[in-house]
Amino acid sequence: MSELAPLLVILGPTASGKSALGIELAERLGGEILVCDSTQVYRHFDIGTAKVPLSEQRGIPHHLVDLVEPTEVFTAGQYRQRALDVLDDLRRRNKLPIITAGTGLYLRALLEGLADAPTRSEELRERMRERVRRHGPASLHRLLKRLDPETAARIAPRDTQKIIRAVEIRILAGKSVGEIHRAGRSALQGYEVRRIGLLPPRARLYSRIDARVTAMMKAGWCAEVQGLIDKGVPIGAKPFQFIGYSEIRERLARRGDPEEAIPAIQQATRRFAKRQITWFRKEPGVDWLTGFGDDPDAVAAAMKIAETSAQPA
RNA sequence: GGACGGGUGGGUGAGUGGCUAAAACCAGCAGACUGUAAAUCUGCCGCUCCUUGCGGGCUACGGAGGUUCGAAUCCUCCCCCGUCCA
Repeated sequence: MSELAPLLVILGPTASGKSALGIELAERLGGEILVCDSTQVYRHFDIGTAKVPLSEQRGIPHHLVDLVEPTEVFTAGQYRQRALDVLDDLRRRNKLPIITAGTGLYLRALLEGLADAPTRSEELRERMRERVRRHGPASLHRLLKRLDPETAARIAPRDTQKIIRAVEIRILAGKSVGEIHRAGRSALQGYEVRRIGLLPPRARLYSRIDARVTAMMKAGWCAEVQGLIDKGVPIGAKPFQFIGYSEIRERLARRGDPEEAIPAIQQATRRFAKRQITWFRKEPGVDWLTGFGDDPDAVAAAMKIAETSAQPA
């Protein structure tokens, strides 16, 4: 019963080289990749979400990519379930799971579990959105204060998205968010998790981000977006909210030059990277590396970390 | 050479005598976040000191001087930028 299977997590901000490191380690250790990225689960959104093209996967299977169509809603809970399935499969085949994680919430959902809360209800949400449109976010916040004062105190009055979720839980479950959370969640069992964090110097990360955005444009990002529009993917589809996709789509729609969006996309990506770093800093038990994932030093250091977990004494 | 317009904190830019370390926005930094999370939201953002307070000191609105109890705001001269006339 005490045989814990090794599980490797590579986490870090966008453009820090998680994919490269993951593939490298997978090759050396007989692993397969579990992508933990909320955007890569969407099919047809490839370039801007930085999916690793098949030609660069070096034969390493990449799981949890292209799971749903652009019009579908995908949640952390679904991610968790799909990931658990993959983990079972790898365990059966005796492969080392390597999670490359850019989406902190999804990683936490998988590793720590989620509370037993109801899934989102579009009807309910639409009603709440209507209320916000009519009476402003403060009104909804007051409602939450009546229903669940404890949670209302923790959410900013203008944070409509989180307020909606809290009210939704309270109404659907009939219990406060606090109660549900206190009931606990089921963390991933049976694995010895080893976390490797990539944290390159900020300035270098930022210039890498800038360069990557430019490279994505050269790689045909705009054409991809145009293709999605032509295919009839609705403007309201969630992946059209993603960094870059919204900027490009918007310019394409008004027949502007999408290249003009580059600085804005770079900016948004840098800020995103910052938020990722903020999130991951809190992640417990991370062995931080200060270089990029494709840096030989980082690879060597990561191998050492991975090795200790691969052979538990 | 002349006539206007303009020079404000990292950027854009408001401010035309006190309520202004100077709106707002952007950038930056820090943070929150258990089912939209590449989302959503919060704080800080001249320097400095401490008894960390709607606290003290210093510096700041092109430069130098001046008026005034008090100036980014008024006056003088100078420098620079833009447009137009020569």
